[in-house]
Amino acid sequence: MGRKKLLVKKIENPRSLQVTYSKRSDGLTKKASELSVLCDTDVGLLMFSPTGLLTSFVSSGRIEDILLRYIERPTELQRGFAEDLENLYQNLKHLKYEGEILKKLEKLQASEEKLKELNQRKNEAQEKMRSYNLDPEKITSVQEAQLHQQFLIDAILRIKQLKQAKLLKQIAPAGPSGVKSPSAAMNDTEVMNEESGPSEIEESIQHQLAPGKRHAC
Amino acid sequence: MGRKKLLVKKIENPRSLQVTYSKRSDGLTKKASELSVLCDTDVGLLMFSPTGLLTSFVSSGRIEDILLRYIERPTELQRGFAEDLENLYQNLKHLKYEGEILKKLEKLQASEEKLKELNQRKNEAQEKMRSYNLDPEKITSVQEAQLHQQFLIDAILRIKQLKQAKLLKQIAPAGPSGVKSPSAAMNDTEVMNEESGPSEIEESIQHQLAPGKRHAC
DNA sequence: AACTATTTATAAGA
DNA sequence: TTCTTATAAATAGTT
Repeated sequence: MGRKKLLVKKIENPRSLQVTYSKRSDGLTKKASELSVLCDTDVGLLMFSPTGLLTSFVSSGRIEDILLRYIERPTELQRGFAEDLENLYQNLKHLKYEGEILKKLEKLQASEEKLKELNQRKNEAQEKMRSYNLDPEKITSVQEAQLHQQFLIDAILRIKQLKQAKLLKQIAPAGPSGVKSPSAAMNDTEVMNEESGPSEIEESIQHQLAPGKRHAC
Repeated sequence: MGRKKLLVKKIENPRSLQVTYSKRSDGLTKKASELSVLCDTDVGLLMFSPTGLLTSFVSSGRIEDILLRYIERPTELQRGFAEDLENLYQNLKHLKYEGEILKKLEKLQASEEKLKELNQRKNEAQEKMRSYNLDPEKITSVQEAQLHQQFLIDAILRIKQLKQAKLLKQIAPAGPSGVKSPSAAMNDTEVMNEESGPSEIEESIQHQLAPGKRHAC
């Protein structure tokens, strides 16, 4: 938000760094405060300025109540200052552990994303498998068998076509100046021809597969 | 920022409360992150959702670093120890929620297992896909095309077989006492016959696909 | 610090 | 929950 779109990257100019820190830390504190009020939740925010100064914001929730109890007994606090520090260190020890948990957590969250993506891919693959599925066990009706057969016949046509093209390339591997075999070229063109549709071929295969009629052809 | 100017006051509607928390906590985290990057400073942010879930952001990835910096400044600590205590309590509360983090962790570890399993399944599916693969784009040689074609021809044989069987069942749906059509039975047996192997059929298809020879048959 | 042109965040609605 | 969009708010560069 501003005159120009800013890349989120360290600001090198110390002047604008300071100005930006000032503006943004204010903004962040304001937003933290708004969140705590709007949602009636506890929010804590700690920021160190580029010069090392600390700014913190803590919503007025239970935390503050507890703090007030402490503040209302300043003498005791001062006496037990070392003790408080000790507690702080003990908590740090816990927090160190927590830091590790959080790291692992992040990693696992990335895994979860990946899982989601993989799941999607798996579903896509399964979808594709269904259309390609050639396992007769999974065909439950004659109509379905018919569809599969048609699919396979189409596939054979496409492969034939490809084979012809490959053969052509083998015969005339060079570019436009290459010598082209007339018969191979002919074959290629003929196979490419849309007129000889799959249904015709299907019929032919049917006849070939029907032994009684095979000899009649 | 939004369609209407919002009063900074507790949102009573639980629905919008949840939505607002979600959006604003995201926004706040983003801004905290930006500040830490732009100004190369340490920023820590703790938020509790209306349902009590903790979200935290820590610039360095280590809460303890920020707190250690804090502790390493005893003079300031003494002056602003109210702030120290605030943080102490913030962190205590944070620790209270560590149990919840661990639960989430367990859940995510389960996800990881699932991920592993899915990955394996995906690989299996891909392997299967490879053998079923009918995409001519992926065929790089004539030999390969030949193999695919053979595969498809075999598949057609199997489907033919199945179709015949299905048809038989349609004609004679009952068990051993059902009336069997002799011609259908014949067909079935013939197709089942191993003698009429794929290579013969492949030749037939080849001939059928070569239009010049189609009429010669 | 104040000013604005812009970008960004987000409240409501779908 | 996620996307869209109108609007409010934050803020980058400038004065």
